Amino acid sequence: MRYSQMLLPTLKENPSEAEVASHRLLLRGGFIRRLTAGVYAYLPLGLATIRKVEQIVREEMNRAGAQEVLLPIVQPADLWIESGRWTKYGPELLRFKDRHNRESCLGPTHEEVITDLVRMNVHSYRNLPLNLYQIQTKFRDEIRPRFGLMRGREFIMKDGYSFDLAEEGANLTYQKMYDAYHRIFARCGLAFRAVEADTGTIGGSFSHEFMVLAATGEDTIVICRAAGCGYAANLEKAAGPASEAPKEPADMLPLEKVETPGQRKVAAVIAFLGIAPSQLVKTMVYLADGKPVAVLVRGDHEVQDVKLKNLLGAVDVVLADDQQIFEATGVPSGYLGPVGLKILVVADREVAVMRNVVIGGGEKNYHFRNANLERDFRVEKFADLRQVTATDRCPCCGGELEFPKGIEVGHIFKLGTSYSQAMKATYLDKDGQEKFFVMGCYGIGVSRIVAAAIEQNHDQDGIIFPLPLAPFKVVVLNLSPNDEKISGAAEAIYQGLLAAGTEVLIDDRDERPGSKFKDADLVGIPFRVTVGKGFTADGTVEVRRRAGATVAVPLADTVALILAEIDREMSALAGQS
RNA sequence: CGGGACGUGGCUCAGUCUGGUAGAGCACAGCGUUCGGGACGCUGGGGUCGGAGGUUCGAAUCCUCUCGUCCCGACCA
Repeated sequence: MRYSQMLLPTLKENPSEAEVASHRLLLRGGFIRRLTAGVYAYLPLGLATIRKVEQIVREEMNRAGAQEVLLPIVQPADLWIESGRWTKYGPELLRFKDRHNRESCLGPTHEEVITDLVRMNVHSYRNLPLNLYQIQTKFRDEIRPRFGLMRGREFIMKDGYSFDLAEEGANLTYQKMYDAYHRIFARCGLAFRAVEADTGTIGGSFSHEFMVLAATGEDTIVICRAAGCGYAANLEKAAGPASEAPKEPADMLPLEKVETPGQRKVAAVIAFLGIAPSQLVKTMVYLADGKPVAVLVRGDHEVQDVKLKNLLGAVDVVLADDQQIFEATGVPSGYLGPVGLKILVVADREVAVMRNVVIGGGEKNYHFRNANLERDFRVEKFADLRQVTATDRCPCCGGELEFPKGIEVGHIFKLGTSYSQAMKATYLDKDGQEKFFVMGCYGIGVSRIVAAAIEQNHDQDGIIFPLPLAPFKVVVLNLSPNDEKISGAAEAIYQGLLAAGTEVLIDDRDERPGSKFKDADLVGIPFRVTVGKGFTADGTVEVRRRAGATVAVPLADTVALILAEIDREMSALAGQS
């Protein structure tokens, strides 16, 4: 491609709408332009990058035995009503009516559509297992789209769905996808980690997320430091260690009500009473689908609402505000305790082994000392409800934990029969028995990978694309388009690379050298060949790896050298998987 | 939805407090000089000041409403 003919509007200044690196650089580099909140147009360079990701995804999905399809983006409400998600999915599902007043929606995901397709067309065990995927635009009406391609409302996703005869087969398929995902992200040249995850709205029995490690990631993940352990989980999911302290029959001291005027926060109460935060139990009130629930956790722990949601089987849990707390319990916030509470009380399992604790007094300006479970208050259910902290140990091996940030670029779920049952999707087995398909679903955020790759690989000058994702592998800078000798050399390299099938951009614009260097750095093309004064002087051109060293190379050797470098690096990445 | 900030040429922003003929830099077009890390000079084109209503002799500026965008929390690839 010739730069002079390409729509590649780079920006010298930082757009005010962009905060994070990937968003800023994608805008500045002329990859994308915003149309409206969370909706972007892909310019030629942006599309070329998306295509690189798609191609890797496609190759690995096909290699793993999946087949590509393309499903409709507009979906009828009926299907969603059938699966039960028309009511469950919430406002992210963009709904509308067509001219016949039929309820419809824009597909945020395609479980319903694919299940419908398969139940209509697959009836026999002979046609199973089946693994179908598509690469397509999704729409989710996110509450707050942000960070450019990182969290758009419209985005490109690879979503795949598997249909198996039974559990064992489904587990095998899941493992295949897990392996394929590893190959995909490795081939993209990304530093990533697979972690155990919560199953979220899509539902199902277990799941893994694939996280690109980057300081700006929106998710916190928990990783065990111990060599050979390999425990890694999303913070939402990470198991709190089982309570160590035995349920010792420690001497229960008599319950004592103490005055704590104005002491509402944990920090204030412990300071006032001169105790450690681990000797206090705080009582949090949540509204689970609108119904109040009291949740007990140790003073230095935090409630993990995803765990709470799962325990209660709720669609939605939110922390109650002061007024809601008072309405539900009759106690002002800050002094609430489990004694005499009329609403459902659940607790983190750590609470079960605590003795002689401080709790809210159930009236303004009072707390209890030496409260004890069973004797003084009741708990309906115990479960792991708290967020793991830095002082916790690995639930697998007891090793130390670290908490890096990550960007979720892939998520695989084992769905089981939840959709096939809801939508009556069945096949006949060998014995003529009607059975439900055992399903799995597998997503990759294609456009998000581009953003994640940039978050992980950039410097103050611009993007540093991993070779496999770069829209062009090489950029040739012709520093003097008016000089025949220099232009001839630049053209020779350009043509040589083109002939070898390499994606190459030649900067043939009538611009000053400075602009060409700046733009080349900005858009992050891995190899840069500069043809200028050096060539006039001694017949060499400069080859430079983005953010690397420059070497002078005789014109005749240039193409071969670059091709060899590219080949070496690409096969290293492919082999590593 | 709650909290915060902001809408002025294509981009970045000044001007708004204290009402009085819409500005700068970049980008764009022409000419000239320049030419290895975003050059310089001269000339030129381009703006319903987000929109509507109001106050006023007069509104980018004050008031009301409205739309949009960005940032912080709950959703997710």
